Amino acid sequence: MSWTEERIEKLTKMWEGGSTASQIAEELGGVSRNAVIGKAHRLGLKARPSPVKEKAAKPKPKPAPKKAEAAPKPEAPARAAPAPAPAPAARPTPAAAPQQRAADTASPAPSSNSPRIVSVGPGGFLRQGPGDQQSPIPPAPPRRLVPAKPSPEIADKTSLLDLNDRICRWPMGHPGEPDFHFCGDKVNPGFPYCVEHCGRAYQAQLPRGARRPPPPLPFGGPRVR
DNA sequence: CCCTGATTCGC
DNA sequence: GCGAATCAGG
Repeated sequence: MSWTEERIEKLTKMWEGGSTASQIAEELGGVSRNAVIGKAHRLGLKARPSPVKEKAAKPKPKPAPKKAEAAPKPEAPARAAPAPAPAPAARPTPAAAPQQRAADTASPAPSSNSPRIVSVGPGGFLRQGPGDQQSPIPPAPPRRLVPAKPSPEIADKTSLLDLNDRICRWPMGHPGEPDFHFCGDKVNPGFPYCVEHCGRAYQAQLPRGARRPPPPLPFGGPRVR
């Protein structure tokens, strides 16, 4: 197997979504867990909670089962004392600029740096100008098929090949599974999803207190089978 | 033992 | 660039 665009994209999404390397490897198929990790590193997207980081600093304690390195680096002993490093940084300022965040998304206040709200979409999401579309977090698919309101049967599923600019690309189910398909409804003009799924994809940022408890698990989280 | 990610290094 | 082998921690 080779790393095609699609596979890399899938790897990236799942990796960032918190899936384990094993899950990703299984999902992609044809690659090992190590291959996934190696690729992830090469893509530059490591760094995420690993069970064996922090103390696992093993610069070069190699018992040399394989190749041994022999490159004594000429360490320059010339240490004059060039780094006083004043660093007066840490200005506590406990509650400096807290509130202001809660209001700027849901309020039509003439805030200068918040994205311009052009209109409010039918789903309740905020429609923004094309230029200031801040990347919404998740095209995260639902964990289970929900009775969105689709056709009664699974007969006419929207497959990957059926996708175009005018139908909703919201994924239903998990890729690779027999009944995986896409929503297929007519899109909300200007968006990749239908009105209903726009409401899910572009959640209006609620004030801190009134935040919904269940943050959407990206990519369905752990497999459910 | 199982799992996890990180790293190395021959290919 | 790729990934098996290896390591190290939970």
